[in-house]
Amino acid sequence: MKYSQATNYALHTMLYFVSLPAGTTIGVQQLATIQRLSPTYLSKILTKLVKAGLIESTPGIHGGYKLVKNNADLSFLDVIQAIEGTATAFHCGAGLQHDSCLIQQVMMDAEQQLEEYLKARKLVELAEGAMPWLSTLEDPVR
Amino acid sequence: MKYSQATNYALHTMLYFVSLPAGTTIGVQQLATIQRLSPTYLSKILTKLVKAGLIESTPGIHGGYKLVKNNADLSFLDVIQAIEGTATAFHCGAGLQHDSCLIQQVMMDAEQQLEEYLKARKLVELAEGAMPWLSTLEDPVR
DNA sequence: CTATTATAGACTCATTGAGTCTGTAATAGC
DNA sequence: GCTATTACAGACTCAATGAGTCTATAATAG
Repeated sequence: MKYSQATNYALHTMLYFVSLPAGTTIGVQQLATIQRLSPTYLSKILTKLVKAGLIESTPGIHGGYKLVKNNADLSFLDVIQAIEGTATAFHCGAGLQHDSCLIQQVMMDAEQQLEEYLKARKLVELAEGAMPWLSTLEDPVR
Repeated sequence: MKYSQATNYALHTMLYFVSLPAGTTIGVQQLATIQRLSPTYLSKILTKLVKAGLIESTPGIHGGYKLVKNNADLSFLDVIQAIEGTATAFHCGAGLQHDSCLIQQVMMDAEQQLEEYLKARKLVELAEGAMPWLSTLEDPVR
């Protein structure tokens, strides 16, 4: 029962996007050096975020990634589900009945509670606060 | 982000214990045949439940497992944490600071929400309802 | 002493996470 | 149209973990 490391990176990356001036485009190279991980690996994470519709990408010499639009509504759940998927965390599978299992029902209710909380928490809440790990690094915008 | 299969078995087993007459002792052999899985594997799960203090075991010819005492307070969270452990599902680890990460804070809050819900849901709620997969099998109590 | 039960640990196998490497497609500027 | 720069896709490696088996040991009742 653990979140993947990719979710961690995705959240930090998206929080960085939100803290940026609106409409800023930034490449994977800079994002990777900021977070101190390989560009190709971060690229795969960013591609998932693109496919989820959270950011958009443009190739080419002045390309990169930028936030798609609505910073204010961007929730933790959006980012997490973009990486982890939307499958349920618990699957009964005892015998044959996946539907009639009462335990399954409770677990799905619990997961629903969790998702509603994560949907209510927006990234922009933290954007104005602080990104302390940023000040210790070189300026990402050249 | 998935619960282990062992948690599934543990929940079904504990629900079975709760639905039993109070103080009933039952061996791993019968529990295993009911759920159609190997006794040795289920044994490891039961041992975890013992160490968590949810059930108690007595070896010997008339031994087996039985519920420790308080059916009414036995929550989903108790069983889940007995198997999955109590470690947090999200761990920041960006750079060096595990404590000052705002994302980490939110994720821990979310997990807290989930745990409180799972703590409020008791197994006894389902005990009187139905265990439909039981009626399709032979009588577990010989 | 023996049968029955729980417990522990080593072991196998398949899956998944995490990350790298290489190549391909698309875009801007010349 | 050529080139540099970027995103994208897929194959690949490595380690860790889940899932389950097997064997041996300890404890209890008769």
